[in-house]
Amino acid sequence: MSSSKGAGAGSRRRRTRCRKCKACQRTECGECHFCKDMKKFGGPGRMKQSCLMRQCTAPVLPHTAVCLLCGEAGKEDTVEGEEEKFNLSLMECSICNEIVHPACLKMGTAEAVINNEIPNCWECPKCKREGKSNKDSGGDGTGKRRADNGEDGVRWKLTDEVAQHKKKLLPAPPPAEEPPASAHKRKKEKELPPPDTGPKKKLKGGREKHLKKASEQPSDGNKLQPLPSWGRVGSGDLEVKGSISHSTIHLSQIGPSDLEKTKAPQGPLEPSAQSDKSHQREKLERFKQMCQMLERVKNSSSSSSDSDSDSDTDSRGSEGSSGGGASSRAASPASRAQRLAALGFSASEEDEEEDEEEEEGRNGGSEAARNGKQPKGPRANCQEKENHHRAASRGSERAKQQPGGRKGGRPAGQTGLHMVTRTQFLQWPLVPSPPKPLLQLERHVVRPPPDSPEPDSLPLDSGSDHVMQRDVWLAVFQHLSYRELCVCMRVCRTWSRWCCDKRLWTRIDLSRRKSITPSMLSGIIRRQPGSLDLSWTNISKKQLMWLINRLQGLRELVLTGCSWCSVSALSTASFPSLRLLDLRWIEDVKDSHLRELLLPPTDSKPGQTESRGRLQNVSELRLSGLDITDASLRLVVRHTPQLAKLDLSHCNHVGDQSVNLLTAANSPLRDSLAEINLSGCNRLTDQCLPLFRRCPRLSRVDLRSCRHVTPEGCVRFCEDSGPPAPPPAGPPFRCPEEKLLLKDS
DNA sequence: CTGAACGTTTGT
DNA sequence: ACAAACGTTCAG
Repeated sequence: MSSSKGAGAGSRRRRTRCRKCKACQRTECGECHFCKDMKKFGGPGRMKQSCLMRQCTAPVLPHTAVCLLCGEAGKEDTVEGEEEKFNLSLMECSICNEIVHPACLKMGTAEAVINNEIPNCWECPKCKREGKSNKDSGGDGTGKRRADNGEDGVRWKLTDEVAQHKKKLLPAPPPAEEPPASAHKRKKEKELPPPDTGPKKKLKGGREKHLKKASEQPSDGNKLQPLPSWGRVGSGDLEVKGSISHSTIHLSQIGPSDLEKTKAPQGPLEPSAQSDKSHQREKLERFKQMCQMLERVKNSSSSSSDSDSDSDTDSRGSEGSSGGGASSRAASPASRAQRLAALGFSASEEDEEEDEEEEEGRNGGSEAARNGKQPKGPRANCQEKENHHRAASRGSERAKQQPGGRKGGRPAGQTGLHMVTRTQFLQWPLVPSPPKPLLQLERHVVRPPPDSPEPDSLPLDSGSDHVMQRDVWLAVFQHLSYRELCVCMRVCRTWSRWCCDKRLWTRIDLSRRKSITPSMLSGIIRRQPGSLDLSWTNISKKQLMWLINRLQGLRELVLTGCSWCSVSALSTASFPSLRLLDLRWIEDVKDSHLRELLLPPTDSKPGQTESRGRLQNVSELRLSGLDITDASLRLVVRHTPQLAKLDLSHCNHVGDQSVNLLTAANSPLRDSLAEINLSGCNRLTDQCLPLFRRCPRLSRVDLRSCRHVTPEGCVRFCEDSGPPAPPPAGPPFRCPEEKLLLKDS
């Protein structure tokens, strides 16, 4: 309907649910704020918001959207190839908000920048050619719309010198003043009489106040405010780079000038941007809370394989960085993109902030008793403090504003690991924190560190660099324990970064931690371990989801003793790199659960690798102590074709038939299995023994504690296997072909 | 800054 | 026409 209304004039078109993502498909939780507001849940129905758990992760253009140029809807369905599809799909520009078919643009699309995070969203070639940024576009009357989110604003801002041009080029208006009723305002506002008229409505008055406030900001205030911490610290190349359009694909090279812009975050910001920022912040926070990272990540990781996005290179790491994006509630492309970008930024910012505080923290725990509450105990304190920190570190300004110059004391940026050590090390009083772990969690998007955290050298107070460069230091760090590394991280910001080098943290073990804190999680992400042990922790599903979506390079994941409730998070992601998955002794696992995990995602699009199952490359699977039956084993057979080591010990339902399944002619595992642990499987009998011969590579079978497998049977089996006489009685039996049969007598 | 409110758009 | 819910504004 409103096709005409929006696009061209810069009014943003609302987006709507995709209806396909996990979030869209689930039911309302009935427990979140918004659900409780709903009439159906007995609320007043005033908020009119969708359930937090149902925030669409890939909001789409409404069906009514049409091309501004030809007036027709998206026609990608009518053609085949990728490119044709793209050319005939509707693309909404996050800058000017115009919706067009790329094919309808006469100018070609080489300059466009596709936003990967949001379907059908790009920065159109027109805007790019004209040098417009998001900021420009919203820049008129309302100021709201263009809404740079803080950090991002920096980036946009720098491009802003360019005149805002909408339909006409304005002669570079003073940034502070928003041109009254020019180009894009919200529809509502357009309908209102000219702004000079007093408050039409409370509404209007409010808005003006807002603007006024913004424009009144003293210039130095401006400088202070929205600069992300990386802007302040100056060593922030990494973050700066990481911040560049992490969610976009550039269709053509970025000009050098663009790069410069992105590298000069220190410039003062326009006042309007500030109000925008706070506004945006607000939405951002809300947005973050609502994120369901999971699905989004999943989607994006499967759909964006074709090109590199800038961001990935910057934000780096394993391909997992795609997880850095975020899901979100449906939002207009502009704001959504900004939010997303802001997420990345906020992560860097936080990290940096953390580093900063960390550095300052060296000087002591003066702040220690800041709120005088009693610690509950070492561990709890530690964790709570972390939470607290997390909550508080969100805005660097805020942190800095804290009376008493306390910022130094807070161990901000610490990761859980880090924190624990530091806490113990300094023996600071511990501060209980407000309980808001999970929501916070989602606010913290942490980008993985680069392979070699910058900078290359260690700046000294004298201004020169330390003679030992990063590589040398890293060689030293390699010899330190994790704990010692954590201590080193406190030395200075540079060390803090270097010590996060993922080569130093190939394994992270948090097993048996009572609880996993947000800081621990972000610490894990910063370090990008190849192996992660979370066994016997109380990690929650959300946390696990959050994690695994940011650890796409993870090779080993140990979840022994966690609850299925949490582990079920695995069923919402895929793990291209995972080689070892340990699910031993997980409570309440049923066949249906494993099915969820093993079966390829039903919603996967054709052609996706995911459609072959999530554990496609897993070579070692540990399922000890689970109540699974042959039904699950069938799925294992089918969906873990690379499996070489399988641990089914103490699985009560595993019997001879199970072995038959695994070793049957049509089982891919027949050829891949090298080790199988069946100890404690009391349904097994001697009958299963011959079946193992079917597996040419099988070199080790553990049958200890199998009540009905007899030593005699094993001996007989070994004898039958071929000439060399079997060992006498007693385990293990070494059969010909180097097969090792473990059996207690 | 945050949560609440609500006009308006969107899909059915 | 109605229900859902997006995006913005406002009050505290």
